[in-house]
Amino acid sequence: MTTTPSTDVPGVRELAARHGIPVDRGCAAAEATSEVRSVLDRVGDKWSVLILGTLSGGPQRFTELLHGVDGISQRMLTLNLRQLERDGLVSRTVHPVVPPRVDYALTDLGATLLPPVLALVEWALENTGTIRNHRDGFDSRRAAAG
Amino acid sequence: MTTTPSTDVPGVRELAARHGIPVDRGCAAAEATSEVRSVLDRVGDKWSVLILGTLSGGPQRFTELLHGVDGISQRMLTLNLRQLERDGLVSRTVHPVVPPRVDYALTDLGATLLPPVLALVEWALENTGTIRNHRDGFDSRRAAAG
DNA sequence: CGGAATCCACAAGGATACTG
DNA sequence: CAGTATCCTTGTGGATTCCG
Repeated sequence: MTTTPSTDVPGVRELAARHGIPVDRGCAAAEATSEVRSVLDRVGDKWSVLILGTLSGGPQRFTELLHGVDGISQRMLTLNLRQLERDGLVSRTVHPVVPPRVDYALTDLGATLLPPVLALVEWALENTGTIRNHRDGFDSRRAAAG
Repeated sequence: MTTTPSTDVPGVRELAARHGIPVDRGCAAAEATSEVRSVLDRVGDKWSVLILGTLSGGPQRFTELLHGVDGISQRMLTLNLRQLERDGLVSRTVHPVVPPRVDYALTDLGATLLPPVLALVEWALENTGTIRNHRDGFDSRRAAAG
């Protein structure tokens, strides 16, 4: 195939055009500069997705999240929750009791983020085998060459 | 379920169940261990999405990508392309000419990844304003408190 | 031209200890 | 309980140089 990908890829330019984004040289500049980056960062973040996924089952307290999200440190949980709260994806409600009780929950905005993320997760699940095969092939080819 | 988010979030558990993933404590363990992580990592990666997006317009040579993806270093481009190639998302064809010519293109698999990613990008574009508002509010509240 | 190798700066993140 | 503060190790990525 010399010129175009065999599967017609929908969307990149159309999407950009619909949102008034100048598509110069593969729309790289547009994505890099905008806040789109920060959203993608959060998705790529090891913990954010896990936290969001956990909260999709209902509100949780700090300690519940700490034990629910496997392997996260207290520090990282705090930092991530602050980020998510700052973006309005997660709400934080402090109950003025002693000992302190803080509940975290998905906001409406946070809930709308989940489906696109899950679509991505589903893609990953569906193509795990294919990807694994590619990697194995790539690695053994490398081993043979190296 | 006694306490649910106001918007009903579709999917997390159903998705897991469909793929035979044990959902213990918010499906955190499942996601953390599988190769789903590596896919999300690539999406969160600053450059991968940009490269994929650029290649959606058709094959490109190394140098074209280097200049097309704004701000990327030679090293990072090489590293990212290797990753993408290893996963079978991008193809690499070397033309035995001098000076060397190497073309990179989206594979069929790579093309199928784009729509989910674009869905996410679209979400980001649609909610940029809302997020910005949340951040501003959060920051000014912090400033007032601090 | 398309890389690979080396060096280095800085940021991310874990562990631990302390506090309201 | 729900954090904050500090330390310290590791990873990440840019700049530079060299090579087929």
